Amino acid sequence: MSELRRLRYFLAVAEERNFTRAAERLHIAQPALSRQVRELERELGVELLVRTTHKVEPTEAGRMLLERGPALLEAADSLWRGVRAFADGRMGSVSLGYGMSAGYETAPQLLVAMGEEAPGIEVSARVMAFADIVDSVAAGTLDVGLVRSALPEALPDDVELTLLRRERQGVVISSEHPLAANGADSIDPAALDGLKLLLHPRAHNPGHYDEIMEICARAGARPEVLYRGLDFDASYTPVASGAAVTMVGYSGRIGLPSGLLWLPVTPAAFIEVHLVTRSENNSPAVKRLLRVAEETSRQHNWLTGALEEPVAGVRNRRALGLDGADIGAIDGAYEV
Amino acid sequence: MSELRRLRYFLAVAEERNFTRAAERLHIAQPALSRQVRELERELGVELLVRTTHKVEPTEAGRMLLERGPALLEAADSLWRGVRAFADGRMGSVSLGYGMSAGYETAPQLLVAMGEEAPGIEVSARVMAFADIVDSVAAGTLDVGLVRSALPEALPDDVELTLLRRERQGVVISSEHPLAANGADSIDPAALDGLKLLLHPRAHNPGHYDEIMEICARAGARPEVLYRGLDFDASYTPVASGAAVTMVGYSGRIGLPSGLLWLPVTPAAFIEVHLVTRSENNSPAVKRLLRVAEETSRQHNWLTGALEEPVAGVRNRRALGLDGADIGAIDGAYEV
DNA sequence: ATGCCTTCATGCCGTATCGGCATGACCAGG
DNA sequence: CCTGGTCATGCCGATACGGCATGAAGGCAT
Repeated sequence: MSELRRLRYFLAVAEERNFTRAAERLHIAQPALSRQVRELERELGVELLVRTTHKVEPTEAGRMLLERGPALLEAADSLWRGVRAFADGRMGSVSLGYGMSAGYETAPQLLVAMGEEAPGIEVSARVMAFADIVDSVAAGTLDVGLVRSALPEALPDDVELTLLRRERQGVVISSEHPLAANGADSIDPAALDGLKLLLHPRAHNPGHYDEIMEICARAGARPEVLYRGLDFDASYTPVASGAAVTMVGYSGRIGLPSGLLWLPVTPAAFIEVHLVTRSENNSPAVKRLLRVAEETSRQHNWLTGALEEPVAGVRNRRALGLDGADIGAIDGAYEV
Repeated sequence: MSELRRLRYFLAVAEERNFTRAAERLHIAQPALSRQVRELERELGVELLVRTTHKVEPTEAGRMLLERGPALLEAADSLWRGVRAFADGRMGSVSLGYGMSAGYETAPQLLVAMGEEAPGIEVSARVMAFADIVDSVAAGTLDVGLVRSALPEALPDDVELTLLRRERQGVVISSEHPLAANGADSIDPAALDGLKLLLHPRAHNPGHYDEIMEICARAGARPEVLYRGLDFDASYTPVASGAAVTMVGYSGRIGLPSGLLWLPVTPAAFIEVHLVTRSENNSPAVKRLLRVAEETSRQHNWLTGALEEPVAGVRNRRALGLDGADIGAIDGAYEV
């Protein structure tokens, strides 16, 4: 039962109704073809062709094979093509996990890009806690994670980081707050000294916590940390009441409750967003996603300056020339 | 792309997630299997399995192949099975041609038997003239013919006859006719002397014409032949009017216009009905039909005595013991 | 009717493929 | 650290496959 080649051979003969021409079409010698077809008949125990010296006619069984055979070959071909599509990342599935902070802009834009660039890849996205993301990626139950302030030295050996975005940080503050009420379009971290700062518990993502505190510390500010849960919207109430402020990245400006502003910190401070993947055994689809992510990052200037394309509802905007050395020179306040 | 065997091998490994066990299942040695799978990957240019010394995991492409592969194997198997079905006559198609005389009983019963015994064979039946049947069979445009009084010596060399039925002949006559009116349940051919006898033109089927005439001649009768066309029903009008009689086989009793009787001739006279086929290049389906026909003939006692199971509407019936030597001893008249 | 030409089949041979056996490399678990 | 299980590699013989040369058969033209 050595199969498809012989079927192909038979079909060529049955279509041409001539061994010699079929042999030419198949680029083999006529005697070889003659024997292969005979062998196929022997294997099946079925007479497929009635041969006379000047004519080749398929039997009824042969006609049946001639009708249905090509579909089988096509099915086989389609299977090989499909396998290749999976192998080179045109098809596949990727699981992506990210925190709420990435849920408003970074992840959606990545998903849109995947839908455009790699429509054959199914990305199943879920919002997860930082620690879960890293653990799941390490354990192999998650393909790709999207995390803020990941510290390579704090991660398992077998995961890898890819820098996706350097995100300008800003303060989320009530528009009635003294620091915002006078029409300010940025905030000096120094002004946060003594204020209540709403942050996730340090244990949730120590690196991120430390980075935020470092931004304040650099400016000499020592805010009073107020811990909030993981529920994004509900946790803004202390901010809305003016009792506290919080610090999130540029993408955090989206989806703010009304009455809240996102004001960039000046001097500019950035926090990095990384993709987390296993260092090996990544499927072609995952590799494809990494390439698409890189492209997305480039297109949105995620590594240079995130303030170039403000969303609707801008309160204040300064158009600036921007070069690589000048990251952070861009100010502007946004309101939803 | 040397095909399905390697796919089978891969599937075994991917299912077992273990080369050694898969090799056992396939009845080959593990190294051979290992190399075949590796070869498949090389051919496709695709990594299908991630091997560690103690674990075998399919890649995404491998999982895809694992999902869709079995369907391809099944499609291939189904194709081989189908071919075999055609080859051994379980499936196929046969064209059958017969004259009107066979259209009332012989052909229908054969078709019913085919439907029961070989439901996979499509029999396309058409009513044709005797000469057309023989010519078409010889030319290969008709697979099987059903003819009366075929003379082997008058047929082309490459057709073959199979005796299907020996049919008791009878006279179709008006019930008002003097020969029938007195309640006679058979007719001596001698009584036909001088009567008008309705027959197809001799050219239509010379053998049959001659046989009918011979039956009369043996009894010393010389009827006056009246030619009728091929339209069965319409041509009975001279008989219905009492102006003529005709002679047909036992199966001709069916479908007679009312007022007409079929009375067997006594002493009994038989005319043979044959299947005509090409002597070679017959498809398995045709051969199958020949076998089914033989069985049908046996079941209906077509070769020994046709009067054992009279239809409804019997006017007169004698129950008789019948043995092979006594063919023709059975009398009986039937009316529709 | 004869000879030629076309076509399919057969014989023979070199090469590639395949499978088996022996063995090596690697890793998990006791 | 050793043992057992697992997959990979080397080598060899058998089989399959394809090519070339040649044979057999039937149609067609002269």
